[in-house]
Amino acid sequence: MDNQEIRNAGLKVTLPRVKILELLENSTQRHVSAEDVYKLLLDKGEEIGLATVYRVLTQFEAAGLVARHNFEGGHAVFELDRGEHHDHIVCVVCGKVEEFMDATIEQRQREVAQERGFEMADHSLIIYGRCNKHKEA
Amino acid sequence: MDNQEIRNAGLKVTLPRVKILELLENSTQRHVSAEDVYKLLLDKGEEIGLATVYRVLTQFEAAGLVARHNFEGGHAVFELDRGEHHDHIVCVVCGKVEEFMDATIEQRQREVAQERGFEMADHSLIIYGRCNKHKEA
DNA sequence: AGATAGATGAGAATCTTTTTCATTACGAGT
DNA sequence: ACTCGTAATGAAAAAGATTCTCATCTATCT
Repeated sequence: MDNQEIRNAGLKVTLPRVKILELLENSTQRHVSAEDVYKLLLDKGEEIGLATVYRVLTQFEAAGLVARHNFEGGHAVFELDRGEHHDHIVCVVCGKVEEFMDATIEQRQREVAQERGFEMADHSLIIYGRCNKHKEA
Repeated sequence: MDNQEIRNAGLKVTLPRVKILELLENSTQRHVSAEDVYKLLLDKGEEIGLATVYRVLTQFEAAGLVARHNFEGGHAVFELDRGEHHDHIVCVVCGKVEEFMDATIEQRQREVAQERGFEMADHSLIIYGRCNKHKEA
């Protein structure tokens, strides 16, 4: 359960941490900003300081529990890391985000890194486009 | 020449714009933040306000003269768009940035977007890793 | 239960970027 | 080249996101 995941991360099992993790697991939105988390918790009657939300999300990221993404727009969004790696495709009109995984791309990335003497640690791929509802005529 | 590029963007040819474009063309660093541009200009004795730097870079981006990247770390970096599209590979230890272009990846991205009903407009791919000088034993 | 190291909350501080507004400069037309 | 209207600039304030400070509180270990 959650508590164990927090403990495994070397963190004390505190109410803010449990609530934030729960929220990430149950939220309908996969990608939430720190501000989102803060407000969603407020809506549920949980008074957790914004500074704590930032701290906890950063700790969860360090522990590999959540991933932080720098989409366009200046602020970071977080999502629960459910083990399955994936990339994102974002509609530039409505902001809808879909996830995908493509083995060919994954493989080529590894090769490209190697060809340049790099040892790949991670990557970030975001495709921007217009979704079926917002394609141009 | 530069002036024509600025004019083509529908912008007046002003001293700040010319100086910023020149700097982007001649800088040894390919990826510079707005703050970098501001300071580099100061070093050259050009007193151009930071607000103007932001405004001009945003205008250049809209005109397709420069590309804006959201690497990790909260602030955006800009680079002159020389027509040739490319992606980036960044060393997580020293911050070194190399550019690359891989036709296979480009092609697959287009296909992935299509398979999901998207019309690809742009994309951002950043590989993070350790360069040859910082690989683990 | 008590001690202690770690966690929290509130607000201040910091950093990046945008906005406001008064002043200045480009460039079209003469 | 000169004038004028519009767009551009600079400085400072504002806004937005994130981090830090520090006094207080609380898991966890004994």
